[in-house]
Amino acid sequence: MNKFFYEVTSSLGDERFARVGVIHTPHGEIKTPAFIPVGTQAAIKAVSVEMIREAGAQAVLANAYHLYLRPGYDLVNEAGGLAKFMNWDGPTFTDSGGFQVLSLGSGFKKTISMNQLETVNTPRSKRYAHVDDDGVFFKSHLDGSLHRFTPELSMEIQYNLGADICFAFDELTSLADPYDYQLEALDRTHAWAGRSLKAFSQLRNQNQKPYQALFGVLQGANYEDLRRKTAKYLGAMDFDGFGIGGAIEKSQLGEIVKWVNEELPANKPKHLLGISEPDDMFAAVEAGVDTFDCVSPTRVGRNGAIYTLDGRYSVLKKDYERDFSPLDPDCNCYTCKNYTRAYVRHLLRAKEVLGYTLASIHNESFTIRLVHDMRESIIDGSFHELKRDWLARYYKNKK
RNA sequence: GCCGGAGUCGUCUAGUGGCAAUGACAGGAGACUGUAAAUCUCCCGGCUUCGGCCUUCGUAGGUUCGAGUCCUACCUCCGGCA
Repeated sequence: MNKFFYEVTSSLGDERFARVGVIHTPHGEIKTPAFIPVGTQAAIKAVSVEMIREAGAQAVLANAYHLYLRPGYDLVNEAGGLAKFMNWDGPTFTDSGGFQVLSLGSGFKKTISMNQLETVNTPRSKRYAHVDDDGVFFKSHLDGSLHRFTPELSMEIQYNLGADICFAFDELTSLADPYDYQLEALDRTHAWAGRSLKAFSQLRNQNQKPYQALFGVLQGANYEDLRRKTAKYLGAMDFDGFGIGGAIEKSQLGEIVKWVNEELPANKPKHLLGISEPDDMFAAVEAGVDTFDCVSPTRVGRNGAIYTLDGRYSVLKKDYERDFSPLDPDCNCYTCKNYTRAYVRHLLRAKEVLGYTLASIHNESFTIRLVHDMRESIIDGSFHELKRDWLARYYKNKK
């Protein structure tokens, strides 16, 4: 089976929402809903592919922007593609670089909540990225060199990286951008979606490689009209699936996902870009999201934050100095089976790389398992109970 | 014993007579959602009604309006000579 396809196998009733399915790719299938760990530079930071596989990962996601700058997409292609290059035996995703070009190369930070107003409000004119209708000029975060991305180049990069699922080149906006700009950017993202699809189709036709899927990316910030508009517009195009991205206020996440999933074709997979907090994922799965990716499990893990069923805590706190129990008593991941809080705390404080590895393994396992449990609960009809009970316990000591 | 050098917040360290006194590390608290992130922010002598107040730079005196900074003695440490 070389062709990409998705099938819904179970749902709570309406197949657009709270559903279970399978994404079939040339390199294997992904049982959804599923969490996809991020390995930006063709590596899950501090975690080997064996470890991330054991943590339950079905696929991994890398980034076109980073791999374009280093080591170069021609090199990855020569190595046999992203999966072979990084020794990952399974499906892979690549993000288009649109997000990075505007949020990283530009020195402008993305946000999904208003907690980071300071960075959100960085004036557009001060960013190291310039958007025009044809593409984006940006400076490399590595050496400051000037580069230009267009939808066509992003497609060429991603096609050569060889991921099973690629994303159209889109323009990320910020919650701080006014409505007029959101609209202007959305129209540009639509034009770029068309160019991405055309360029990617040509690449597929010109080559004999296994089928690579292309997902359209939805922007529109928190505006219902823009979100529905982009869902209708992109939904009518020949994309294999959709990525829901852009600036989203946390409190509106579920609502926004529901809007777009009411408009998008039900028989195609929906990926929510960059989200992994448990409450967000519950809201998103309920609203019909099939896959997630996020850097949070590894990033916060490296900084000592550990997810458990009773909430997230910092293992760096003195309370855990002599705590010889596992990071999470309810977990059976490699870390929790073999190591203690006192040990991981010691490693992280001593900046031993193994500490980053062990914390990341646990957080990835936790996140993957949570979404997997949501999947099971949809199958047996207990999703709403799981959501209620799980969140009640998780936030019992907080908020 | 003589000569020279040095003693500053847990540690190392900055400090022209005029700010509780620099920086780093350690320590404490917080942040982190398509990874410029093994990062970033804040606190780090005591008290505080947050305007300040008090106690501090080996010890004890002295000079001075004012001393971590100058002088004297002592203590300790490090060099060198005996």
